Amino acid sequence: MDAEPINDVFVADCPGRHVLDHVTSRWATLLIGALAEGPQRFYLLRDRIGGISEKMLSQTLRVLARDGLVAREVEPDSPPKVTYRLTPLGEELAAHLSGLIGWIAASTDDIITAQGRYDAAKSRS
Amino acid sequence: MDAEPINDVFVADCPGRHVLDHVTSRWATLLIGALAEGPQRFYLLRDRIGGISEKMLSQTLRVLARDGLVAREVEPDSPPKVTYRLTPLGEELAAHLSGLIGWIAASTDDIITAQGRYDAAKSRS
DNA sequence: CAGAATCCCAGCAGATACTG
DNA sequence: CAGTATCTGCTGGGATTCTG
Repeated sequence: MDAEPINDVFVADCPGRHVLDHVTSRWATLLIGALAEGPQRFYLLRDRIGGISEKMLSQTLRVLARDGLVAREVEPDSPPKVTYRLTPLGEELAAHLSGLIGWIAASTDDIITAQGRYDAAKSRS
Repeated sequence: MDAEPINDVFVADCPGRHVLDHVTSRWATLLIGALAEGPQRFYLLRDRIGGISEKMLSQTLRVLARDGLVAREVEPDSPPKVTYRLTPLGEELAAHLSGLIGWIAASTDDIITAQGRYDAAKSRS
């Protein structure tokens, strides 16, 4: 309501830039991508995302929950059951990231080929 | 052609994961986004991307060039002129990232609101 | 099972200075 | 203008341990 907030990601230290940093942080992209397949429990997420530690999983989850992208649901059972799901806002984001992830899967071979060309050109002084 | 290479980003240390790391690295997303607006000179990119240092700009540019996403063109003039442009592969990527950047610009306000709710709920012990 | 807390290190990234 | 080189610090993130 007050003036217009600067959400342009190209401007340093503006809110939009911080959002970009959250969303493209090392694990957030994979986490959103994993949750796009459906709500999941903590340990399932850990198994799905190769290489993530429990610390980074819970830390990233907390940031995304704070941003309103992920919802956390606790069923108070004897063995605690906690489920994470995307919020509607998170689903929108997931659509974009899933597209990106799909493109990577399809293009990685081309990129590796390009790397080979680049390295070969460099080694020829 | 040989077997199937593992390009699934969810698998640790596979080629696809490395590509994801490049593409979502701190500056690469903004750099691709900036180049999506058209080929640009070095100093223009630096001015466009708030907060980037020359070191990180040239470093990120080099990684993306190696991946075959960005092309570097030198006109050997007295004042050196170097232009960077997206390759066709880079254009494909830019389409995905521009969508993401647009979503962020549109959703940042919602996210800030969510952060406020989250923090308020926490402070009430 | 689902985390929080602590310790600790590698490497990302910034500042500065120099070069073609 | 368009970088590279070096130095250094800061912090992202891993390993481990502990709790409800």
